[in-house]
Amino acid sequence: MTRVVNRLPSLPIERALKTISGRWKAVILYHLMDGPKRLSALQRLLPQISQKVLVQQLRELEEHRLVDRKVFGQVPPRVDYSATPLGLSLQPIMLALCEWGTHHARELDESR
Amino acid sequence: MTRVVNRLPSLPIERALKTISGRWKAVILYHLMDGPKRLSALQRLLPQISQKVLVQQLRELEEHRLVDRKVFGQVPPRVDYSATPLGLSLQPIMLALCEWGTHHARELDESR
DNA sequence: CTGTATCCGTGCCGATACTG
DNA sequence: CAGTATCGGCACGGATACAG
Repeated sequence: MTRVVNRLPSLPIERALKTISGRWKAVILYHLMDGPKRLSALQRLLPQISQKVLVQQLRELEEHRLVDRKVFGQVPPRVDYSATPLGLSLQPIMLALCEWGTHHARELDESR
Repeated sequence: MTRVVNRLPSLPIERALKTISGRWKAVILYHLMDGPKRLSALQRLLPQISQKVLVQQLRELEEHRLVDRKVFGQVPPRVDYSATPLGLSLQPIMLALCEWGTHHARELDESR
């Protein structure tokens, strides 16, 4: 496994968009907004994602400091994922995006 | 050339993100925010994009009603691209994203 | 000037199987 | 329970050439 730096764009808006676009990132973040969750919990909340992809998206979110990963040294293993302050700071934006999304859907339906 | 419906996700936030994420869409929209532009003008503003991709991104923006395409029946041809009301309604969100992007960059740099 | 057509690399998922 | 390994499809973006 090779470590890749995966540098984000320098243009602010591109940077912002790149950090939160990813097939499941928004939804994952949404679920982490109301408290830490274990991997298994996220799997139950998002049955459509394969485990590999879920972990993958979490890793990227972690790399960009939107999500924190806390490992408890136990057997059986336990790992908690939670939104960082930086991740939480996205809440208003995500809300706005959500509203705009519904607005957009309504507008498009009207023109048919 | 086959017509593809390219249906957007139904979950509002995914829909919103999908409509505006695309390698150059945000920047293109940004430039169209302050008035209509011809294709050649956009090419000058965005020298990094190949013409094919530029047109491609514009077509998708048009399909999603963020951009309007106005053809003047002339020789030589003239086409103006402009932001629709729906496109303009993204302005506050794009601004927020932009601010968040800079904020994010600062935060990451601090932890080094 | 405003586009298509073609060809192609690579990155993002996704399914499935296996592991500590 | 919380992961990795492997393989593969396919959409996305990019370079380049051609066309009305």
